[in-house]
Amino acid sequence: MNGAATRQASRLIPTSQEDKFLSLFSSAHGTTQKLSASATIVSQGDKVTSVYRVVSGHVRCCAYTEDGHRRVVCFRGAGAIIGMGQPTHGTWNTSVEAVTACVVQSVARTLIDDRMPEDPEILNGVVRSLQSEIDQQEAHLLMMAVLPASERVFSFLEEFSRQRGSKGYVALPMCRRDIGEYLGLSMETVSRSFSALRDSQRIETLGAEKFRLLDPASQAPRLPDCHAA
Amino acid sequence: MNGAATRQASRLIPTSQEDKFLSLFSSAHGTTQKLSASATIVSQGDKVTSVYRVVSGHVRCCAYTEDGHRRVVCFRGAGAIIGMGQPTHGTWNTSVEAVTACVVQSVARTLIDDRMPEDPEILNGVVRSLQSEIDQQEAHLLMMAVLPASERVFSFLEEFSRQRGSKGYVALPMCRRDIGEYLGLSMETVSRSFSALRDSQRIETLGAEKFRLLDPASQAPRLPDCHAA
DNA sequence: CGTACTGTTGAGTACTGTCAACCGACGTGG
DNA sequence: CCACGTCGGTTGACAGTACTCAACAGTACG
Repeated sequence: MNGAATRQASRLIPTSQEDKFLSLFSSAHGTTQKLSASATIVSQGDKVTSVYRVVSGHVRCCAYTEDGHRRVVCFRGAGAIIGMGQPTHGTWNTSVEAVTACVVQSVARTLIDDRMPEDPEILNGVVRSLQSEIDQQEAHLLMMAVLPASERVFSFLEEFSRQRGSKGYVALPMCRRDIGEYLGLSMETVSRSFSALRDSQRIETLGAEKFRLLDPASQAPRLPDCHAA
Repeated sequence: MNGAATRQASRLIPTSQEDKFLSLFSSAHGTTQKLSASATIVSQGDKVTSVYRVVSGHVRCCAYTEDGHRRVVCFRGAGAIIGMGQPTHGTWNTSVEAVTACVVQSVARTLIDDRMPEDPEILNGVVRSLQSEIDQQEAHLLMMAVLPASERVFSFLEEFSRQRGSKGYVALPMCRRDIGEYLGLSMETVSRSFSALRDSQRIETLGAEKFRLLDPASQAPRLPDCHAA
């Protein structure tokens, strides 16, 4: 059986070297914009006209419910492609917002759609981008359904650390509320989970924004009885 | 703003008339198999060699964790394409199992990958299938994060009803445990939610397996305070 | 220096999971 | 034909988790 841990390892489909798909964004067809923190890149309900690529900074994809509540569907950092999953002639089902100051490139969706059939390399980039999105969403879904609060937070920190590739302290660009809305937890529970993880020596913190994972040896997740073997 | 309800309505990307993509499955290149209930079609960890299409019956895609627990990632009925989201040269990250007796067609993944660049219609089918999967997963994710138990169950029944298109009683092919694993709830809570929905006149039941939605006028979801406007 | 915002922590409540008993349908075997 | 065991579903009692409300600390900013 191939467990969730194994999936984690194989999850990242290589973003690949500078291929034609990515170079579309920096070509003459693409535009580059600088955004300040909390700027809105696209609003939920907007017509799908562009596909975006994050060059630097972090963005969040948010879904707003009718009653005005927000849910963070995903955070995306440098290198991420955003918008291929949206239907070509439809509307955005999420808003995309800058968490930190960002540099974001975009190209017309129609350009990609036009080039895709005639250029296998671009096609490949599109399909990889879609598959990667499915895989990440699925992992997110499983986590939400199975893990208790502290484990969700820990799992989030692991993932974030891993993306950053740093062994030292990592700075979280997003606030507790954002994390809560991503993990399906209240801000307070996220904060309590940080404290609990710190107290149980699973992470070290430096202020509220910086953290470091501790001793992988002791990092077997502490599951409640229901999830124990 | 485009609320979740609106998304629901526009979610289903038309599965399209008999196009070349779908006809691949029934062509000489495809194979058809009949499966009895609870048969396994693919196992998590298997190499990705085929893509499947459900002709009749219902299947579930399950993820097994290292500790042996199962989570249902999705249920899929007639017409569903399964496996395009899996990486071409990777392994299945879920098992696919027959919930009821099923007829399932399959074609080699490599065939689709080969034909995709040269045939825009097939390409279109693939991309639509991927986008549809992303959209459904996202809706699932939002539901799991926001809704309390009874609302999740109700939302599941609505979705299932809608797929069946029937106004009368609908038979659920899957058991309470399956539903629980899909919604991130225990079997008991699912059962209690059915009872609560019946008591509050939101559904009618006929035995344990058949249900009918009642009076759409009164079907504004009853959210707890935290989610009220 | 006051205000606003983020984060932390405490107290009480509500929800959901676990454990357990029970019911009814079904199939098997005596 | 009936006794029995199994399985899925339901319901109750209880416990644990996470949410809400609320107070408070630290920081940034005007």
